[in-house]
Amino acid sequence: MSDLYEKISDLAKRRGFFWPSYEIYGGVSGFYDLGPYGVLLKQRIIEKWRELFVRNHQEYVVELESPLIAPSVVFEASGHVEHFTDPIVTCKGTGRRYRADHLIEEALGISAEGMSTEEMSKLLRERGVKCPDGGEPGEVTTFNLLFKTQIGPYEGDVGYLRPELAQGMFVAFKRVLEAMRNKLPLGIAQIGRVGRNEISPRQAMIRLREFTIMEMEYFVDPEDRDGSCPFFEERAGTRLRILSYDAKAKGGEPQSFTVEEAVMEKVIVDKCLAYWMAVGQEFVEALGVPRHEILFVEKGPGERAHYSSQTFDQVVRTSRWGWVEVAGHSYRGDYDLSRHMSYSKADLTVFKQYREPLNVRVKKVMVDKGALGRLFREKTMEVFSRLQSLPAEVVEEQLAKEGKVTVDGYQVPKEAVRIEEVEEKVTGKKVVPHVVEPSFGGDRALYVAFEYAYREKEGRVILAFPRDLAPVQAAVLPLLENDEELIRTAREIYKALVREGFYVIYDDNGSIGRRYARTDELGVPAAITVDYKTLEDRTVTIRDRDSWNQVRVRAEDLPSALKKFLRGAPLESLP
RNA sequence: GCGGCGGUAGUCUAGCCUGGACUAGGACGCCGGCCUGCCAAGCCGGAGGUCCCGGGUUCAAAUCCCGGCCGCCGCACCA
Repeated sequence: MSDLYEKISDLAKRRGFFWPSYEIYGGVSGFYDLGPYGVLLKQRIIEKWRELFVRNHQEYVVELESPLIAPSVVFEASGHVEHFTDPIVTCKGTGRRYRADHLIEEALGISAEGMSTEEMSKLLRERGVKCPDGGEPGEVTTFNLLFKTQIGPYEGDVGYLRPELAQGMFVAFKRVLEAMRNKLPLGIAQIGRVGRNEISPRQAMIRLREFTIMEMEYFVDPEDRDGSCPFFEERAGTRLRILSYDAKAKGGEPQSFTVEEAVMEKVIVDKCLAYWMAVGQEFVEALGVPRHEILFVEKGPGERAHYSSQTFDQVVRTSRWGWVEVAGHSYRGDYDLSRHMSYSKADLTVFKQYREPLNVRVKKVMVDKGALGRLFREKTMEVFSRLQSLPAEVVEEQLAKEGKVTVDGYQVPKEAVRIEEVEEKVTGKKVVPHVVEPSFGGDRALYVAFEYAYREKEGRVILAFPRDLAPVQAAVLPLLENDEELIRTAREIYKALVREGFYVIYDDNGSIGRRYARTDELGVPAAITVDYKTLEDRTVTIRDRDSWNQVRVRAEDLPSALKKFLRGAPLESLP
């Protein structure tokens, strides 16, 4: 047993936190089970995220639950169907991979568009195309990270497992906006599972084919981005360690900025993005990761997704895999909503009402429908609607220059069209919100919490989770394992704590030292020992997992003392 | 997907090279009993194994060979 990762895997399996799924059938990589204590730990991590992102911002941020499976059109609109499917060949000998369609286009000058993989394979073989490295291309295969399925009994009804939560928020945006009374900013958060059919997942829980994401789409007014972050001041002074793309390209080191400085110096392009990065930092610190082990790394233009104008990976140092991305913070602009508007024809804009209605003089295209009707007969309405779609300025210019208007091949003489300037009252305008997206990997968060909690002390193992994250909060232990009186009292205290809503372990098996050691391995912050003094005066001892110190409190005060302790109060303050 | 290394009770491992007495050994953990007035003490007993899977070689395979699966590392990939 050499490194921390191995110790953690061992402990996690042995004590029921997590392990690879389907082991009895040989296992399938990219899938992990969470055991009894893993489930509890994850619940606490999720609850911490929810507290920081949703509950603390509940005026603006709300939660959504949307389906795991979506019809294909959703991911056509999002660009996933297109961007997740690549025909690829592996070249024999070198093992290098190339895009099969690119290879064909370059070598043969033929467009491979619409060809099946079989056709491409056949073509490559028949025409003797070589790989750029001189090797022989193998069979063409398709790599699409979307898990494909079928919705209902008809084969044409293709569905996909979502590879991210974001599309659920975009698709339901209109409804949520309405429920929140049509105001920006609006954050829609979601915690849920996603599937990505990774080509070759490794790294245990770090890269999975199915995992939990905790994500928020924070919709802002594109014309008032700064005003969309009303809580900015709360974290303006928080320091973030940032490695900007420029600095990275020059081989530079990360720099520390306050959130405010990062925005002022345009290291972070958007105030909201910066704010949520600071919340993200607080979340990861709450997992037990010290601030100096957290870093924000900006993605370069070629590295980030097509929709993003700025993306930071929030990374945490791990023992085995170095810096691991636990979150992505992206400025997604209006890409997603615009795409869904054009695919669905739904209006996903937000109406911004002005304080005072504006009176504006606008030019309008006025059409003489009688004249139009005589000229175009049954095509009249089509010509009319096309004319309406042209900006008045364009029509005016054409009339002035050519004395007629040409639209989609129809020529409309000036007798049928004129430009009029009218006074109009404008009460507001429609905008397509921009989106700031912090997105966290739940399972990576769990792994990271595990790694930072792992301690060894005097040859024993302790999981020193932050107390409020611990899967089980207390253990109740009779001092001796064969004294009926101690056992009966201990069981009463155990039941009382369970009634108060705690997760508690009762254990009377083995020496007291052995039982302390067991609870330390599960990360139980408080061990309650029932001894002979308890029988006399109804007091018990509370032992702190981290210091192994003990204090004595009255049994009836135990629930409130435990609550205080879990919130971080020092042991000595409890009696 | 390519290359290297590995896979033996819950966990870690011995055995593998040099096939046979391996009915697969140990440690820790787990369960029961005794003991025990606070940190994995001791004693007794117990449960727990598809030796990763499949095929082959052989009189005989945990052990040798081939294929597969899974894991780790490097490369590739990672909207």
